[in-house]
Amino acid sequence: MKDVAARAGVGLKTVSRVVNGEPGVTAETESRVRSAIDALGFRRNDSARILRKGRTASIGLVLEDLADPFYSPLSRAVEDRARANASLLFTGSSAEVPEREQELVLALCARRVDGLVIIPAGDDHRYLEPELAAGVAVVFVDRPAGHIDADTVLTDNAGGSRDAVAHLIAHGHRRIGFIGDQVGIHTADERVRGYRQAMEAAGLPIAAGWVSMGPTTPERVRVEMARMLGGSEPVTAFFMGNNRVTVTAVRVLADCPRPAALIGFDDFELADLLRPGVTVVAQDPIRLGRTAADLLFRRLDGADEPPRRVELPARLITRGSGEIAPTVV
Amino acid sequence: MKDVAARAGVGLKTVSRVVNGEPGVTAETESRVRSAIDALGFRRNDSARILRKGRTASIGLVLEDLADPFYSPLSRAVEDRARANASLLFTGSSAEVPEREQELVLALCARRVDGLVIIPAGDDHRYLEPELAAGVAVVFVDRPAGHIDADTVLTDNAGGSRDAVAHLIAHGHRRIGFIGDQVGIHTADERVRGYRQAMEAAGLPIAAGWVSMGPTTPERVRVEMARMLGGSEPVTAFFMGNNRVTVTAVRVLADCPRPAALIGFDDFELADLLRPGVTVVAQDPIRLGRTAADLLFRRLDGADEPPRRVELPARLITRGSGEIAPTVV
DNA sequence: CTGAAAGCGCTTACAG
DNA sequence: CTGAAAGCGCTTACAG
Repeated sequence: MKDVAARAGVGLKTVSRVVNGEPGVTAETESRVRSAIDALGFRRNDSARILRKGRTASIGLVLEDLADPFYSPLSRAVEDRARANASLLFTGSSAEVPEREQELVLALCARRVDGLVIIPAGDDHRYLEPELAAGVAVVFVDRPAGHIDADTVLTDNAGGSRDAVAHLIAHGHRRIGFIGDQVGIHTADERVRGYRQAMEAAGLPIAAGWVSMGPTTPERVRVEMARMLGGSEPVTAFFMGNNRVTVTAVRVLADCPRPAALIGFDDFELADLLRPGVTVVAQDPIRLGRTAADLLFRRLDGADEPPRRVELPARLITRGSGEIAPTVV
Repeated sequence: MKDVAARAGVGLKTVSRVVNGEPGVTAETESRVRSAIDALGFRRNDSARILRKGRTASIGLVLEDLADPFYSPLSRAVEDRARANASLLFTGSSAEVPEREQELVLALCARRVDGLVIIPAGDDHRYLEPELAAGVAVVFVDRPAGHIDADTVLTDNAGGSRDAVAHLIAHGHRRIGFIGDQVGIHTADERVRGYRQAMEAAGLPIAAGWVSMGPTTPERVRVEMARMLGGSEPVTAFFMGNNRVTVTAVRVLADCPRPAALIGFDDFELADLLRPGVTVVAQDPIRLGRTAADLLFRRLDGADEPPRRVELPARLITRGSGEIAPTVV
């Protein structure tokens, strides 16, 4: 910039004015500056600009896994909102490791992102207190923050699960198995809670072996399904706690001689093309992302209101697998 | 930092040393600085740091659509490599609009990212010349750059397509339809080229109506498939130019009285669970992303070699739909 | 309409 | 072991 000013024979401020399209420069001066810019291949350094101005016009998105089909539309929605607000987007995956989440979040704060959308891996976010105090806007999505008060956007996981299990019960099922993610993950806990509520509301007992929480690996899901389908009181229906588990369940049931009903939490592509089509409780990841980003930019626009907690509904989509009647054993 | 120095009664440089873990500070001084840091809630501003140092320790990834299941594993691979190289990652979607690609790329350059991984939407990248001259490292993935010499990582689209079509021919098909993406998109052009090569190699003519290029909307694909399946010389097999088209094709064929063989370019989740399983030519998006990022960081580590063009193989995965014999009409 | 000075928050190069 | 000065590339607040 100094070089440009020297070459054009003007002051630094005049170059700045031209580069930023500010008024108060004669056409003649401007063209002289422009040719100097071209001749020198000058490109404004936005980092320096940012250092002087308050905002960095960038936000960060920290999620569990960028490649997860549930999170990628959410990311895209956040990105679209960032773009609409003239912000650039940093993204990073925590891989469900709390330390990694924290490391990423703090690295982004050190870059002075204006705000953060976080899908938390950890359950203690007190490490964010100094950042919040310093004015960084933060919105949590999909799961709530731990020990800190911040905007949060969630799906009604328990409600969606209740609907799913009530649907199975309405179709005649009495012995329903649930296989979910690890205890401690908020969504996993909420979904098993909804399952229990629906069973209780229908006056149905839950046998000891019908609930299984743990890693969503195909191996574990296969073992647990085989166990629940065997024995003297086999389940006649499954409610699956997330899309990874559901996909494995579809594979298992495809090879299973006795049909069992199946409802999965989270929709997935081609669920309607399988035979039978897979009935699911669908979240709306795009709306989750959009809502979170909107909340964030409201804060950045100066909204001074207490943290909000938004809960979006989940929707039952019937496609066949959840409407299979119980097999009489 | 100034405040911290004042409070601890030391010089600026000493604070800097403590914050960066540099040697040459007594334990006693260090602890005084640390308590000042805690008391004041000091957080280092990496933007200022970056302004002084050369590198920003950030790279940018510009792709077509963050939510596309083909690109999300690629993104994740780039992200993993960025992390391994202590870099943060900016992501942005061009939505296949060249102007948007350019806008994003230049915004990232203005932030002085160290390098860029680009899945190009446009076919003229001369706008990058000043950036390259200024030392920004750039790697193109999935599609080549236009009018500029840079590292490029591609899949052997024509080769994969030849294999697919040869496979259909080996299974007895003579009339094979191809539905692909818009003419001008490099991958689309290469795939149709492979199709033509395979037909020619087998001495088979290609009727006028057997090749259709255009938007990958379900509506268009349905219309074109119906057209190719009708008439006096209906096709007995389809080769589909990308995953979007393939998915629609599966839907159409599910309702089709006369079975037709199908091979799709690009793998997709659950392809094996459909009946019949969908035979595909699979790219390796993770390897594409990883290779591109590795090339980028080689440059950033100072590798001074002419631009490379890496071509990764595509792999035929047979699952049933591509092994259906032609129906005798 | 135009520009010189001070400063954003750090680091580099140097001197004590 | 420690610190004062200069500077990274820009903008803000002011004066001409």
